[in-house]
Amino acid sequence: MTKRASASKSELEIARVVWSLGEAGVRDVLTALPADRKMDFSTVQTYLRRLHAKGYLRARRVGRSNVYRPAVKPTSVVRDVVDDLLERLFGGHALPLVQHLIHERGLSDDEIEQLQQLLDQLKERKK
Amino acid sequence: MTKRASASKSELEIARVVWSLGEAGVRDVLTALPADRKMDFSTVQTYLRRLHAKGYLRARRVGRSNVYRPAVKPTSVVRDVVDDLLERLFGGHALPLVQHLIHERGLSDDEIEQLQQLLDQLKERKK
DNA sequence: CTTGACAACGTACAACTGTACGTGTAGATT
DNA sequence: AATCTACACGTACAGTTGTACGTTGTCAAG
Repeated sequence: MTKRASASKSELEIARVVWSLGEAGVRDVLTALPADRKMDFSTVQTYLRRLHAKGYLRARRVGRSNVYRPAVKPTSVVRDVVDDLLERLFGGHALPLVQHLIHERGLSDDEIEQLQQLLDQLKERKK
Repeated sequence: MTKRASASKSELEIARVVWSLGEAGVRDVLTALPADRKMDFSTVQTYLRRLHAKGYLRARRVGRSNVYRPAVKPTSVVRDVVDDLLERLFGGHALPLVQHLIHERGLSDDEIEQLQQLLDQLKERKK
């Protein structure tokens, strides 16, 4: 396990866009960002450059542009980030975070339903 | 809503200890930290000082020591942090994070049971 | 009174973050 | 060809973070 420098909040935000697009250039990321997230082209460029330098993204040349794609499984990146949060804010226990989410963020009926299904599946499999 | 400077990961880690103790001095925090979390006395001191400066903790003098206690509700701090994470990594949706927690962190049978109870309560109240 | 222990407070400092500008250059447009 | 677009790449720069040392002053033990 090579120790990858951790990605900052904003970097992760950009990485997520790349993940969701599968592969993306600076412009793609910029236009895929939430409308209310104002960010300069060159700022996105910098984040992508840093993510590449840190080993989170692979870069490839397409014409005169750089196109980035994940270099490590998004899930594993998310896991590291979430684990860290869990460790520092919830003593390493996942349940309190789930509780927080349920109580403080009021899941919709729909989400509750989906969550229930998830639980059912889990219990099924555990049996 | 006064804009409070955000607390860093390590600062939050320290804040959490204070929250869990209710009120604490540097030494208290230091000894309450997980055994594997090696941190210098003065490092803890710095974090507490910064948390105070940022308005997260109130400080009071007891003898020659400073004792800190929450200045804002922990829950609201946690909410801000979690909301930010949600926004940047999960498009603002809580359920994907819950799913991540369930799948990637394998809740124990016990936790699943507790979660189920939580859900039941929710559904009850939603009626 | 002298010596230790312990804590406050100021200071340090390199690395990392957020955010962006300027310069150069390869295609597209006129 | 001259000009306009886009983008890459280097650079910048103040603020934040992680981590800790050194100085100073006080209470307690000898």
